[in-house]
Amino acid sequence: MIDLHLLRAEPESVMARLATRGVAREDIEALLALDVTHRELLQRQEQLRAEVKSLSKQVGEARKRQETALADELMTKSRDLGDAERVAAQEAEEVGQQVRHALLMIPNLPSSDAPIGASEDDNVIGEHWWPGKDAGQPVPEFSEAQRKPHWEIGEELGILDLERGSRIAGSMFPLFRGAGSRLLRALGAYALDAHSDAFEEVRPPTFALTETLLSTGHLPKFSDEAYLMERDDLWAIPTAEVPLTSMHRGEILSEDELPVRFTAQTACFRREAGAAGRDTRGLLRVHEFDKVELFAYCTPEQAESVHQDVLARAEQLLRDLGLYYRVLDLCTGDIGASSARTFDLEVYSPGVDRWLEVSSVSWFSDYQARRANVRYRSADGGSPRFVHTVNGSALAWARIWAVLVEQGRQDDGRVELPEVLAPYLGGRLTIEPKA
RNA sequence: GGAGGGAUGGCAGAGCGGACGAAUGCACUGGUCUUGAAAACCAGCGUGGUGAAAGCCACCGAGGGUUCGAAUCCCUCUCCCUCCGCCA
Repeated sequence: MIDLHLLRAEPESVMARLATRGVAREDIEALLALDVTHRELLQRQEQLRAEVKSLSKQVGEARKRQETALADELMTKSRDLGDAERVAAQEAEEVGQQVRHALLMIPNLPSSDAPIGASEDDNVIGEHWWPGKDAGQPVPEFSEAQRKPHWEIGEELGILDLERGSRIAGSMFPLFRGAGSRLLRALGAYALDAHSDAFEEVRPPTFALTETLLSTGHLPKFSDEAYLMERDDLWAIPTAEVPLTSMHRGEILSEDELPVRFTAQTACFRREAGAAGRDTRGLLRVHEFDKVELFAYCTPEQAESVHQDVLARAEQLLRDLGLYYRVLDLCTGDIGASSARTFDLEVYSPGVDRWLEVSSVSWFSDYQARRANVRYRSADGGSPRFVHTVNGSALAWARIWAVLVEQGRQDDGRVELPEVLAPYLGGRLTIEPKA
């Protein structure tokens, strides 16, 4: 969440920054009014409380001096004040809840570097990369064979069985088979290994508590997007970002151990409630997919370089896989609610003739850390400060799988896979057509 | 799932109705001493809220209750440990 103290001190500038991502001025003003009321109620309650405590102490002293009458009188007085305090406390608590709830609904302040814009149409399209670019070769041209969509190739080769996936779990739950399944496993193992130099590998739980999703900002605002198991009050994680951000929830880290970096592959679950009927073909949009995530807690000073590092690592994977991709600098109107700055990586799918988002690399400033209460003590002492969090996909495998299969398709129908995967595929880089 | 034991500051660990935001030790920071270091000694050393400030308030796993007053008594829950049962 945003810093309430900052909002009180500089309401105009905060409102102006939030306006760039479409937050209504009235919402903030309502919050500020609630906050004033809350503090007034709090002061009244605390004053009553202080009087009760002071009287109680006097009761004990009077008892010790055997002054029973005085003790009884003080007790009566204290009891009445105690009743009044309970009422005041309840009022303060109620308004406090409202303040907290309103605060949880407010998105992060966008970075001043993020391009200003209203929607995804205003995102800034940055660098494009393709195999051979560094050697001066032109943008790739794709053959007729490569223009076949992956769902057709998948069926043709028997490596993607969407029909049986639907039978098991309903539509948009893909089922990979044989070499297709193995390819998915290879991709995950490859990426985890690629980052083991700096990121500790983690295998977190797939389900998480409400508190855990509140910490990243996926709740309370976006509850429609996540699967909930009501009986046990557990949510299926939409990304490994969720469990990883809570790894050190409530802790105070020391500056010299930062940045703390984790990488994890998990299944990611998305209800896609608002997207019903859109992009439903093949693997374009699915309810469950595997993804390797890179995550870091860092100091505010480290944040920019850590953010750039995660972006560079995600890009390096795409380059090593030989994929044609572009970088998007998301505008204020399109970045996620918790993010201050986000770069998306999109891969070109020749079979579908579209750019597919396969990574989103975000810097959250202290927004998530404040919600998750993750702080650090700086080396030169002083009060704890909130850490910054950064994370990025590296990568979302379902769509990568789709593009690899399309791009690797030869005229005879074979699919050739990138060399870097050889160690993870037992050296078998070709998927042959069914006999 | 059953039976017992536990949860206190960075860590260890006392306290079990009033002077306890909390002893003590360790760790850490500053100082004295020393050529320097160690040792010793002295001092400091939790977090948050609110307030212009002094201060006040909250926090001893979480939530509720009893009481004039709760770390301390009662209830519920969570987590950890030991034993039993079941199980991939």
